[in-house]
Amino acid sequence: MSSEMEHRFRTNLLEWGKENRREYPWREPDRTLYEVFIAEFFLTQTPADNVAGVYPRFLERFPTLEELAEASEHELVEVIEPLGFQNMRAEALKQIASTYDHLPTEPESLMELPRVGRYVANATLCFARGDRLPVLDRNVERVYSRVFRDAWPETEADQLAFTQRLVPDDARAYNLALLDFGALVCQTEPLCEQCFANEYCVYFQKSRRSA
DNA sequence: GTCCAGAAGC
DNA sequence: GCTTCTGGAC
Repeated sequence: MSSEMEHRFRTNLLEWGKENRREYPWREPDRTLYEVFIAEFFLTQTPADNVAGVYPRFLERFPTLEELAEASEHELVEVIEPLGFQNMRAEALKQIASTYDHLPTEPESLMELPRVGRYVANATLCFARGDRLPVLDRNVERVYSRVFRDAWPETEADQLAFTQRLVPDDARAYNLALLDFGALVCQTEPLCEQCFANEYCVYFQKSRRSA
């Protein structure tokens, strides 16, 4: 796999992101670490539009980790009920708020919180602070496994290393663009005709175009 | 009823 | 690192 192709993809993706980035309340500038964390915590397995529906109300009611700690689990369930997973999520949030004064800023430490894995930890720190971390979910995995095909590794550890190398200094712009690209263009049924990568994407070149 | 996606458990 | 869990989506 040529590094030229990686460079091309990175450049094209950043360019695409400038025009196509989706706007969500949690992507507004100057969101606190807590505010971004809450969004990413809810965004796993929950459509963004759904999260957008309760996000403002949640932050109004629990603006900081300190105020979240004052809430009862029942109050939490009430507010996040439309999202689903409300009991699991309320229990975890309650535990987090009652254990921590501040959210950790190291990914490994964030991952020690209940219901917080690699995706939520890296996404939170990248989007809130610009930390140059690889953000890896199913969308991202689908994108890379198509564009780079055989060069895309199988194990999660290798995939994180692969992704890490591509993340530029503006990690926030890159990772946001990557998630949006996976959701809007390189979706399960990909829109290859309108894709900036179709000249070099291995999936398109080797199988879809001739199909 | 089956599939999915991220986290947790082993 | 593989399997199980959760519970929403289809």
